[in-house]
Amino acid sequence: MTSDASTRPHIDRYEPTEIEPRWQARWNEIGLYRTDLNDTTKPTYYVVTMYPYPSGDLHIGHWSIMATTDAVARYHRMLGKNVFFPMGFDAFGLPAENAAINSGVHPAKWTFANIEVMRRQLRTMGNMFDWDAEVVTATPEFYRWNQWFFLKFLENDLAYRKMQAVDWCPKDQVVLAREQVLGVERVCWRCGTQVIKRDLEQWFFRTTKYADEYLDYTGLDWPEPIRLMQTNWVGRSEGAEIIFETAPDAFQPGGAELPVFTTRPDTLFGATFMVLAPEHPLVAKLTHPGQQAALDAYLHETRRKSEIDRLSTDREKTGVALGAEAINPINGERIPIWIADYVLSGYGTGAIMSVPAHDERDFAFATRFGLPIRQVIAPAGTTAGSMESAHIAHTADEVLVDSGRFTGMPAPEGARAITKALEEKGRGKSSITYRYRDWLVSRQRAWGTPIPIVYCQADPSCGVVPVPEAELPVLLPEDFEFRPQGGNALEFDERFTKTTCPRCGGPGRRETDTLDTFVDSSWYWWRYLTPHKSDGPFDRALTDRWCPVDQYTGGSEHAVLHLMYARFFAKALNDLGMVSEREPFLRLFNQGQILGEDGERMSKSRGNVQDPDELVSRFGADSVRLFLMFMKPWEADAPWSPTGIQGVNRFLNRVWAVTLDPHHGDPRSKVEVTDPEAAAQELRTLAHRTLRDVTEDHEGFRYNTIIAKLMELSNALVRYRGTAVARSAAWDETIDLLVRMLAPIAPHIAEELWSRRLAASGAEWSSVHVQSWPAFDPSLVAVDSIELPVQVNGKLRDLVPMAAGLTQAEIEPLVMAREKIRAQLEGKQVVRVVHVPGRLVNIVVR
RNA sequence: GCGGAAGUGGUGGAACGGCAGACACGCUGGCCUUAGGAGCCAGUGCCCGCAAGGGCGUGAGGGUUCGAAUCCCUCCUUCCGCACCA
Repeated sequence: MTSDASTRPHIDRYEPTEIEPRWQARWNEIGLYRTDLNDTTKPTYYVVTMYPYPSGDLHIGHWSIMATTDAVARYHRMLGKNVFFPMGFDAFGLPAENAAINSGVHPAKWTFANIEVMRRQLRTMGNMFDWDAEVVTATPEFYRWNQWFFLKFLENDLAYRKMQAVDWCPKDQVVLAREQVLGVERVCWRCGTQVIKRDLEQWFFRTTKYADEYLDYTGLDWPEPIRLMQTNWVGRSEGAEIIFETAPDAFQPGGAELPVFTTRPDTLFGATFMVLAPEHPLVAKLTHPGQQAALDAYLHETRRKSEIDRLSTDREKTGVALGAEAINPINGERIPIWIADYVLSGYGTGAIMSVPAHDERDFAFATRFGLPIRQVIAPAGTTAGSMESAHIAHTADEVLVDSGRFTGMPAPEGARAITKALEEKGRGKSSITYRYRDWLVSRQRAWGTPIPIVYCQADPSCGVVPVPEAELPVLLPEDFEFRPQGGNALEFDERFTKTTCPRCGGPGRRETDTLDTFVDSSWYWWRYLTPHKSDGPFDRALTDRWCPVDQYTGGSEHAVLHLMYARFFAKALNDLGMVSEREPFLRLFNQGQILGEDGERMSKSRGNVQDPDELVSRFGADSVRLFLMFMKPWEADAPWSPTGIQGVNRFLNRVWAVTLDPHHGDPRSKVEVTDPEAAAQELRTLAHRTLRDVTEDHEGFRYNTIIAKLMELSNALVRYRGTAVARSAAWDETIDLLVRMLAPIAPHIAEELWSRRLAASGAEWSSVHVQSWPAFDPSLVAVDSIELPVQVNGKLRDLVPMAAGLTQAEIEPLVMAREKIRAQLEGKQVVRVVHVPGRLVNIVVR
């Protein structure tokens, strides 16, 4: 029945480099991916993946994130939703400025040239980006709204300026937000240089206002690790603030309040000394003249120490007694006041009550300096004894001992009772402290959003003056004069700095710091909806319809950076009545990293970088997309395999062949089909089961198994190729399903095959990407006959073919009749038979 | 130190508490080819065996269960985040 070579149609080879640009051009031409944001006939689905920095080099990691997110978007489009999937560029930032300092090229020129290159690279992926919505943050039309938000925040006490010891990167010559300083080594998140502390007056956004709200993920589908990192970063601690008072002595009158924060007010009777941070404001006042020299030496030493030395936990504790005493408000006891650098000025009140019996750090300090240790907590049923080990864990059955009228109370109750007693005396209250800090947004760099502030030089009563809204944007100069030694070019550019005070009209100087580029990424998803709107940052009707973002994807390195800032903006803008939601992203997914072949992070210096452009020219974008999805679970990290991509390339070649040339199977690879109808039915069943599984896997982002299952289906097609099965309706249906299932993940080949099939059937062309996602036939997915695994004592011994859905009574005779089973049961006694319907039978023998 | 994730063939990885190793890569042998970074066939966890078959196997050790890669406990290793936060 096979046709001979002369009737065989000419089938060209799968040539992705021909197909892919052709379809990309066509899609672009017909506006296939232009989303009508006002279409209300379909449910909206908003997909965003973190936009890239325009380094001018799209790397394989971008492909992994963006191509897979594209599959998400396309899948939802096929489900009948109105999907919006935009792309933009995080265009402000240091690399452009550093390039400018080195080469003299204007950062805008460098940046926009890179964007041009990256747009081209991005287009080769074949993603359904709606380029009409593109956002470029370094354009005045975008950054003026950064300035506008800054002014709104200022008006509403969400932005403020203060002097503070801040983290300074000496290489980039810029301050960093707390969360932009990484690890124990305390290095700059961008360049890896160790930061130092500097006292500077800087602008902050009041992110801590929402500290508690960040802990609430109600309604959000976010990965647990991210939620934990954010929760730890906020670092909420419940406890009490307790006000100690200085005792009068010959050198000071006493009566000064010394509030401390503690999570264990129940240990108040165990406080045997107090410790202030060296920077504590009362240190100078309380120092006994006899201690002045020792104190000065210690303060000097502390300042000299690097942050790292100071924060090192295994360093021996150091400190100096002030020579003054404090009064414990619960029992009037006088205890000595020390300073030590293990107490941090920035946390709590910068002072602690020291309870060495129940805190390891206090214990270490007390031991070092011979200070008393007094146990006030003990497991129920024991009495206070000599304390040898530090810190008893908070357990349910521990009780207060040696604690006056509170003795005998369970610890939690004691904590409440002591707090209440203090509150009645006005000496304390329950209190919550956070480790979280406000976001420092000032940056001493020229290539960023100018902070819209003028410092009046005429009238001190004007002082720090916001630029009026009507005068926005404060534009960056058209040309910078960068100095080779670096530094902020805005600072010495008089055309920029020289201005007039908006309040009094006198001479003024502009703020030369710019905003952290993370401000840009804190609201760009709203801007995508109206990227060129000039009378507001976004359109409320559209943000209401489309936001929050349904699906957001990106790397987990932004757990406490971008993602926290974005949540802050949603909450702040909601409070200001600008948006309806309080959370930006409903569902978040963090993909893992593609590592180099050596298993290390890809980097130019290691020489283990994979160039996607080169891979595309060899294998085509679809193969690159597919391999990135196939090689690992999306969320996992895995090394690149230079040979692995050939597997998916072969797969696409086979799909090409079975689709376009079904009747010319290789005689060696095809199977002997004795019952074509049964075989066709089997193929159809496999197709529908594949569809069911692939649909489920889409919902769970399991792209690696989607591709494995499509490979299995195509392998089955290869086996039946050239047989009678290839002439069946089932074959045709299977090919149709296969092409549709391929569409979200390999959009070009799917489109090409789809269009050729339409042409062959004489149908009018319509893109595969506007087809619906098929529904599987439940009756086909149901199983009617099975090979039931049979275990004896938990070990697999046989597979017994039988009809599905039999009862245990029906199954047992079938199983017992099997020779292999009989052999296993020989001379043994059957204790019980476990039957898991449809799964297996386990015969337990003795 | 605290918190998290993860340990499965030569490799990447599959497996609602129920047939471990799907699907690939690589490798071995063979076919085809002027050629191949092409295609096809067969094999490929380890051990014994010609085979049939059997034994052992998911970082280590315990436990729960008829049954554990999967659940629980104790370790070990790797990676990530935080780190004197009172």
